[in-house]
Amino acid sequence: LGVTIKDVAKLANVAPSTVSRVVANNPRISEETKRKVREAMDYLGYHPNFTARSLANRSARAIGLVMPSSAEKAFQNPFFPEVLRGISTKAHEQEYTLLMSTGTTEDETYRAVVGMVQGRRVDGIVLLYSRVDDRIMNYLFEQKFPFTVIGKPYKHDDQINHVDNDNYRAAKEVTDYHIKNGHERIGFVGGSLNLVVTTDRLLGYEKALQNARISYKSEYVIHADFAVEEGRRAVSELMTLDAPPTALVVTDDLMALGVLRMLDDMGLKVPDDVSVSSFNNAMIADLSTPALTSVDINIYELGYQAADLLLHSIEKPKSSPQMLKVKHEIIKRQSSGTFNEKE
Amino acid sequence: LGVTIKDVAKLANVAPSTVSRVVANNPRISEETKRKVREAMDYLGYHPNFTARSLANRSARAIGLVMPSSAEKAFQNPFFPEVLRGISTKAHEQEYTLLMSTGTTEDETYRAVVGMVQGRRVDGIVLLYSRVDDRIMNYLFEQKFPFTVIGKPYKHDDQINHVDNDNYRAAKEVTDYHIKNGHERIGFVGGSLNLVVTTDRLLGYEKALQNARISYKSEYVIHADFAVEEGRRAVSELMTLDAPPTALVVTDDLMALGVLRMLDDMGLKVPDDVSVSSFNNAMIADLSTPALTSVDINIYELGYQAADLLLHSIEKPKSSPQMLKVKHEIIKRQSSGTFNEKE
DNA sequence: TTGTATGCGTTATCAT
DNA sequence: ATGATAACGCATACAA
Repeated sequence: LGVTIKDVAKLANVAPSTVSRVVANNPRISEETKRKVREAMDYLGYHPNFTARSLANRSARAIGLVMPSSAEKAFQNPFFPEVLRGISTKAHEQEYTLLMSTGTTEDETYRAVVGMVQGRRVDGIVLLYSRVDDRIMNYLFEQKFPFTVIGKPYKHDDQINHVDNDNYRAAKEVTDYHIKNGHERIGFVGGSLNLVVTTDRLLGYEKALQNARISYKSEYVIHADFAVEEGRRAVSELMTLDAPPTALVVTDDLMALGVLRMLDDMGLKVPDDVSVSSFNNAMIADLSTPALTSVDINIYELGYQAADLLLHSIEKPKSSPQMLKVKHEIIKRQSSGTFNEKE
Repeated sequence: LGVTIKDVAKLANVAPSTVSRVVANNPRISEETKRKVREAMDYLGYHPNFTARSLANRSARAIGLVMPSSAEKAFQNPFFPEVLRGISTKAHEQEYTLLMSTGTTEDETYRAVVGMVQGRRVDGIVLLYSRVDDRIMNYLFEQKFPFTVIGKPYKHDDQINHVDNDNYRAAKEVTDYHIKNGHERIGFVGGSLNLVVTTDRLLGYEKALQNARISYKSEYVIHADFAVEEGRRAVSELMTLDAPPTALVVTDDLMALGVLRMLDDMGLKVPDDVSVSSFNNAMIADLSTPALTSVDINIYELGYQAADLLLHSIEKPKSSPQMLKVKHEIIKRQSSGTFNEKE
């Protein structure tokens, strides 16, 4: 414990720099001395001090994770574990570790990020969300610090690394699907309008209606947080309208579960009275009763690719920004009525 | 970017050490110079380099998280996000960040931990599980490195910081509950026997049977992983016995969901044909159909307290090891038949 | 192929 | 109350 490169050097009768080179497996060191030095290392139980190395190196081999400020809630949503799994896998492949910023308010999170960046605790950052006019994103952009966004940046999206789904198309497709199933009164239960993903999906929803010459009704559109309770609330609003929707496009599984629950409480049958579709296709979508039709957005892949992009731009900082679209797929289950498409 | 303490010193006409003191808000610096220095800091946009500080300080203000080697699977289970939420909250309160070790095999994880520890990347570690004869735990113990275990250490449990539930009692209580409901053929579907939590719960289960003079049958006890598929498998084994159980003590919500699914596939009604209880009381327990009776083990609290214990032993290394029991509660729902206890 | 010297950005120990 | 200087442990340009 506390054995340094110097101790090893002394024991092996070489200079500290030589030991350093052996650790780095520098080819210009003779096999002979490598052996000797490694022996000494083993004997003393030497392990390089990562902090010192980072300082000399100016690299931390760590990437920072920024969750929405309401991380409290975020952790409840299966999206995050899954995206983390993807990021973690890629990071592991390249021997990077993950540093999670903690912060409850937006301001705290912002300062935590500034601390990470200026303090050189991380070599790059993955933003796990994309908000309209996000302070943290603006900061990273101005600093030209390596980062990737999961989702589509609100602006400068051609200059910022990001990986996203084609949310416009996905929402359009799932709305089309309801229309094909004969629905004309279709509701939309989306996340906060501050999230870019919400506006993208809303546009897709609108486009599908427009194509089918169904007029858009603002009272059919609800914005809420990604949580079970919020899904309930949305339903209680929608279903007390004069002409309540017969199908619902919900943009999150957790919300959708709340939707199902509330519909059940109100005595409405899914899919007979109301068809429901959702996004994310988390495990719970398959396990719920009735099973949820949900758009699989390949969350793991989003995370994995985001990390990949980031690591690229860390290793060669001059490379131009990359964008990636991850594919989606509607997984049809009971909640939307038909398993096979009608013509 | 890249502005150091020296730049600030120069601009403010003081020595670097003075700037350092101002940053630390050392009381023996005059308010006058503090003001002057802070002005310079603001003007230059100075932020302390965390790595350099760590090196000089010999403290990283980070705590390492060690997941089971199969982190891949672990992330699927709601247990981890929730325990992480607890840890994260406490860490945040004390301005520590979280470093996640990545590693797919046991050996990789071990080396990742050694790297964290010897490399002084973290000041302490939270072990998110407790296995029989765990190599990592042994290592940390021998190194006398600050760490906390969530769960009960296999040995030296009086010398190791840990926070745990009274799993023996919890399992006994939930088994008693089934017995009170009139069941005599009670199955046990637990996790791997390598996990201490499994043996604790198994003992509680056995004790309850013994008290009720019900003989223990080894064919009623199944060990599986914490996953939906494994729950299915367990049921298919148990329900093909000559005298299949009429009640099941399952030790994980995810497994329990698999159990429900398989029972349904086999045409068995819950709770009419089979009563099911579970552990963890994750959100899915409440949302499943039928809703799962589940032992709430206060996962968030486990995480929060584990971090608290750890931070204590980091700040004063000489303090004696602490143990903490977090309380549990059986949340009765439909899957176990009766909402109110019989007498 | 290996050693020497210096820097990485702070903090801490002396002085003054 | 402040300054000079030496750690902290490693990497690297330059020498040899």
